[in-house]
Amino acid sequence: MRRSDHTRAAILAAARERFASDGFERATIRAIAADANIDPSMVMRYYGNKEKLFAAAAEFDLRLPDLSGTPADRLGAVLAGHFMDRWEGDETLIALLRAAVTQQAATERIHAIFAGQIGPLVARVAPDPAEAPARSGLLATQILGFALCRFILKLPPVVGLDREAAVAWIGPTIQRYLNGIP
Amino acid sequence: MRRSDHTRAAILAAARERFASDGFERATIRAIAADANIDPSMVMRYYGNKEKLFAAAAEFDLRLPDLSGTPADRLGAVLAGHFMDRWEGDETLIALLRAAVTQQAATERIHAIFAGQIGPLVARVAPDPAEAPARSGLLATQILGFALCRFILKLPPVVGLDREAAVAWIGPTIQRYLNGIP
DNA sequence: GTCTATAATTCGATAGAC
DNA sequence: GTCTATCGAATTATAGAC
Repeated sequence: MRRSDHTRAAILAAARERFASDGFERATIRAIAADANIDPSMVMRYYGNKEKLFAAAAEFDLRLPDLSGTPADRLGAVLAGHFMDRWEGDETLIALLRAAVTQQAATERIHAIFAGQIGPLVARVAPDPAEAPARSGLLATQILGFALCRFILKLPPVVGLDREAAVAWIGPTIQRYLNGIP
Repeated sequence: MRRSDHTRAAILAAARERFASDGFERATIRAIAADANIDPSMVMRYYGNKEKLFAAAAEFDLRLPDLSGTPADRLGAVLAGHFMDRWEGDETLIALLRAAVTQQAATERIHAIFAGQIGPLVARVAPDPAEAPARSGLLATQILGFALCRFILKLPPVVGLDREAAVAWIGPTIQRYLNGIP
């Protein structure tokens, strides 16, 4: 099954790129197959249909850092820096975000990521557990909004921010959403 | 030309709804025509092609308020409240945002809106004119991020915020991006 | 496992009658 | 101005040879 594994991995890599750059509907199985240097019918054979292929390509782990040793007033900066690095190095989240706008499966995946990964983290550091859901929602607005403007809409002033400046601006916002007051 | 005007307006209204709920590629001319109770060929006759129809449907004015009489420390709250109201009452921006993810014409329209409407406003209230572009970009990340999570992704905790709570949380962020320090 | 051929849809766009 | 009919292209998905 070694040959098969290699083919499957090539398909997934090509799918992630196409879904990230073109969105769900404009990314065609034909183009993905061409990128992976295989026949389009192989994609169907391995993944059944386009939706299942997307689901496999959009598997995503935020790899959130362990914040137990981070001082409470440094959480925002650490998280902002983490997301910055995470996005630059993996286009899966961009693919997910682009697709989520029209594809319900992608929307549900994003819901699951925030409920399963962001939510628990915020619950551990929020001052009042009852506020945790609202706080993680606000976190999402700033994190996803930044990714939207920088990587998808490519607004010039947002693209122009270097990592340091971005963390300096976004960090305090995240900090306030995590454990600050309105 | 009265009949013609009525038909054109009906097409535009239906187009806005479909583009907002389905995105650019999934919104079909056939469906838009059916919603407007006219023949699909009429859409082509009046607007030439799908892209021009979208351009006409995505005409958008943020209607930003005159902030000359607003105290400097109230700008964030006033702007946050304004955007909140503006989105609830007009789905054009949602259509624009949904389409911008895959359609270059929509992306350019958003660029133009921020350069032509948000930019000048920020330039008037920012402490240092040289920082104005970065500040308006940051503003965009929070404003669009909020709209994305609330109206498109529909993240439950963000949907659950009432107007008052949303302004209380988002207002200070906008305030800091407008005239605060990192 | 891999590829050819093609079925079955769907959509944007056009031509032309009335 | 409005509608019928249809073209041409693109796409997902399947059947089956090798």
